[in-house]
Amino acid sequence: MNQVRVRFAPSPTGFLHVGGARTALFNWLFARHSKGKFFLRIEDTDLSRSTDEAIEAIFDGMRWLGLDWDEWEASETNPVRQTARFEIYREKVETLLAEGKAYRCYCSPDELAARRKEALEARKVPRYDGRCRLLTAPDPERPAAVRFKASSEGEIVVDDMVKGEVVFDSRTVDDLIIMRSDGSPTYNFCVVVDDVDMQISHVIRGDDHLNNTPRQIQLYEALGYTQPRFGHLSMILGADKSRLSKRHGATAVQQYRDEGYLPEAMVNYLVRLGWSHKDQELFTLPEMIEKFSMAHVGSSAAIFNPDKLLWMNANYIKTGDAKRIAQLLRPHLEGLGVDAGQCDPDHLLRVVKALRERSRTLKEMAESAFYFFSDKISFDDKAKKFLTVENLPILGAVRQKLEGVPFEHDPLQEAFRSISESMDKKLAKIAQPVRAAVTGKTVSPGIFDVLEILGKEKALERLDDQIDALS
RNA sequence: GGUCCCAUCGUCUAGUGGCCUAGGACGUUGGCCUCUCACGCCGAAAACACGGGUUCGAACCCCGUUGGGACCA
Repeated sequence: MNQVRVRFAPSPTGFLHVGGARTALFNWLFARHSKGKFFLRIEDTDLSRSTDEAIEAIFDGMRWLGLDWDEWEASETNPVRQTARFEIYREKVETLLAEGKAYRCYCSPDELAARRKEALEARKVPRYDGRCRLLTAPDPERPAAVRFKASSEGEIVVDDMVKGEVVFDSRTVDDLIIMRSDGSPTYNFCVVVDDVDMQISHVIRGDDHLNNTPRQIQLYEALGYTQPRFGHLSMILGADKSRLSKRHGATAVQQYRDEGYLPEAMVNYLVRLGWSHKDQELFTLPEMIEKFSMAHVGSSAAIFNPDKLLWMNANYIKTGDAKRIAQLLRPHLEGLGVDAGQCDPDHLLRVVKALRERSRTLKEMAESAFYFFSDKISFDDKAKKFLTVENLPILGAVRQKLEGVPFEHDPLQEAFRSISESMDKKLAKIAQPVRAAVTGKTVSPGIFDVLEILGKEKALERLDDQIDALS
């Protein structure tokens, strides 16, 4: 039985796109499920766009999501980089040329463009007419591109793992340029050479490549290799059903990290975009690996739904390990100017526990947590409405009562109950002004929790401030 | 324009010829809980694109139409 070997082959664009992330995830799950190998290959032949930073951004995104990759045995670089393999592509081109499976084409890009335009105007299919195929005496001095001699015999059948049998008429496949006149190899060619070299068993990629598949299959044949199995994943679309892009909002996974999303939420959201296991929505990583199967990958495109991702994130914030959430919260607190390095881990943990059910992102949590870490609290308009002379007696009574109360949930609750009774006011009438005074807001965790976490000293100080201001 | 892919609630999906009066989840919405906001719990509205076949029976199989998407660019 042959080992499963798959790869994720992004081109470095400066970030990891959510669509790419899902492709990577499905490849990764497929490999880990079947105890195979998962490789990362950087398609950086387009040198103008491929900077080291852009490549680093992909690693960064992959690591954040927890998608680790294996080292390809035969490579000096890990992950594999196409720019390190230019010589190999050139050799293969030479081989095809020598075997008569490819030929030099002297048509300039301008000529080709002109002919394409003509064909289009004449309402004909714009495809290369193969005129340079017939040249008998190639001139090695003249700059030339190299074209692959496509066969136009019969049909090419792709037995796709997600789309089923897809049949192409060979006559629709024209002679593909495999090396440009400047000596640079082209995308479709490099992909095949790499996948052959890396002994990739299953090519799982976006279905925007489905139409490239027949010509790639012909290349496999010409190169004398058996083809891998293909699986073409549907696209991720924006709300308007067009391909997901920046105008639909955040498309880079790093952006979600910066917005306070948890990687497990992102992964869980992404895995449910196109894959399902009965009615189940929530999966841990080991569960995904165990249950993942290409058989349950859907074939229709999916719209990226930020609301569901948000819900997913809220869920993981609510149920995740509180200590870890606390660690992840730190940078977001720093972002608000809180010196999170100085704060007590226990204190931070209590804050997280108080806020986790009311925060959908870490960023939201940090914002809600601000008054626990800084005395520079601001009072919003709704809160100010509770800080009135009419409520002064309430604040006063609370202030006095709390002096002698231990700052723990139950005693605080008891204290508030007794004030509530003696003043004959509902608890809400008492809690809201106090909440406004100590947090500056009308929304917070339960008031007893807030006071406990804040501690006696700070709480009384804030109450005093308000009492003074109103007196 | 050609080629290819796709089509179940607004969205993600379950469904592989009888378990479907179409299930779950997000969102929306009514209520309960309640010191605020949330969480949680209970309930509601909401879909098989259309038209033909095949079959005793079709969301499911076949054909066509329409609509969307991708690639050629």
